[in-house]
Amino acid sequence: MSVQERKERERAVRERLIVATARELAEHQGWDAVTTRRLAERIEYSQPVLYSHFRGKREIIGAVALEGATEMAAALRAAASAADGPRARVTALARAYLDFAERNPAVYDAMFQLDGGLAFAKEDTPEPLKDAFAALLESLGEVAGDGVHPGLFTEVFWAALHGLATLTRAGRLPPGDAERRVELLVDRLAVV
Amino acid sequence: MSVQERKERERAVRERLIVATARELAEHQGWDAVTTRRLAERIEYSQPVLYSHFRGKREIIGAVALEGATEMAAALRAAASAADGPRARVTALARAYLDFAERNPAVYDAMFQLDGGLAFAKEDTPEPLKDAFAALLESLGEVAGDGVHPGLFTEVFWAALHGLATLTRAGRLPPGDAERRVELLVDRLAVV
DNA sequence: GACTCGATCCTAGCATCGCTAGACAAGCGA
DNA sequence: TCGCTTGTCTAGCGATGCTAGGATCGAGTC
Repeated sequence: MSVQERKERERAVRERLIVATARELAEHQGWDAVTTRRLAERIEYSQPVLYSHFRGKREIIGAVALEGATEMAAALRAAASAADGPRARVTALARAYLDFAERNPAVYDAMFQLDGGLAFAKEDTPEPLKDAFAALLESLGEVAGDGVHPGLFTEVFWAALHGLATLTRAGRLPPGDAERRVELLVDRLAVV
Repeated sequence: MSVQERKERERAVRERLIVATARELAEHQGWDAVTTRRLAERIEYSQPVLYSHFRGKREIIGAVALEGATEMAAALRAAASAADGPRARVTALARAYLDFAERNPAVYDAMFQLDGGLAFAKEDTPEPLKDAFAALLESLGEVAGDGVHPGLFTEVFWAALHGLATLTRAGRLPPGDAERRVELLVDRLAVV
């Protein structure tokens, strides 16, 4: 029994190594540089080993996305809990969201831009994704306003943040006015 | 002279055929199905012909994006001009934007999700893209509110629309409540 | 302690991708 | 009619995601 346990442990370690290496490679050189060959070379195994852990490249992206979702949820909660009052909490939340997207572009892409083969807005949505949304909901629900469903409000606010994050990073929005855009967004959307 | 003119005319026709074929292929089978080989086969020329019109696949995507931007600008202006009053105009504009994204997913991807090698938010931004933004600005500038820069307001509103469009289509948002989300967005952001 | 056998991993290869070099033919001007 | 430019095609390069099949290694058994 002990032998099998050791093997499973080693497999788990290697799987984490794959995900971490994929993430690092994507963060430094972009997802285009994350090829199965390069990834295999980095972890010092041959290509087919990757396929004994994941169905394919998509699932590797998905694994990075889940890891990122967990981190994002933590970052959002940390930012929210450090602020006093609903209004300040929402501002801090928005800044933390955009900050996360800017600091971890590859992870953000894995979560929302690339196809990681993950289900969303369904019952079989992976837990980390649900939890990241929940982290948003916790703070945003307070400022949804009377008669507005908190979930719906969170969706709209999230969409706005997502739009700002992606358009800014793609060079579609001038980078200078980021802070003013956040203030405007919170000013108008949040009911305090 | 006349010979050369005829050749140029034929070249222009063929270039439009390439763009139209790429768009059609992308709209029916997704951008992944738009390979240079398949595209060449559809237009009944060999692969290298594509490269005598465009530098590469990126530029073909960019051409589809520009075509889409022109159409989107027209659609937005049409919707806005058919509505009475600033508030109704903004609602119509938002609906038209999301409608365009939903009806032309491949074109929308070419414009905002894929790399078409286009410059944004700079002086050398292609005219169609500037014009599409201008079409948004025309209606949204009216409801920016006192002391808020119309351009900044338009950017934020646009980002929100873009977020709704992409997240909805990627299955990240439940498709049912689209209309309620638009109403909430217009209600809060627009100052009437 | 030798052996069997299953798990594990690697070499090699497939089809396809974007892109390009070089051969070839067609049609222009002289 | 001839020469030459212009245009097009065939063939191929390196790289991609993914997989089949053989080699190797080590655990468990006599």
